[in-house]
Amino acid sequence: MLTRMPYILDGSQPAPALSAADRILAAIRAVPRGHVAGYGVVARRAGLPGRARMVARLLGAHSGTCLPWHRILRSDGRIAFPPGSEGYLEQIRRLRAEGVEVRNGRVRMPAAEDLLDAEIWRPD
DNA sequence: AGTATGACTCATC
DNA sequence: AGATGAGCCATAC
Repeated sequence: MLTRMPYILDGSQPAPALSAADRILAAIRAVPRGHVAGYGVVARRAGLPGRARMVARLLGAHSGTCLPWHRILRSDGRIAFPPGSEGYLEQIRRLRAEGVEVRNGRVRMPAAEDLLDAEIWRPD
């Protein structure tokens, strides 16, 4: 990729803007191990407030690729898949594997959005 | 171009 | 806590 845009290295030209999808993907990848985030939160972090559904769609589209998809939950902390479904069970398995407590398909969501978080993620 | 469909969210009851 | 309805946005047909 860099060979296609060598100017990135010397800053002689501004880096091309990331697409909405790429920003969402980045926001998903940035959720640390053992943590979770809501679809809406991810969208907001990607600079796309109100587009939770786009986050969901992307996750589906990229299923099978290397993404921490299991760390993304509904705003109320519940798993988005139908209870008992394969995805549901797999998500619980993965969350528990990294130390997240899951009870009845539900996870305790991070309180509000801490300010540090908002600061770090403010889209430039 | 119009409609249906979601790994959604919010207000309300 | 669960149910419901409206709002939302990108895709698929």
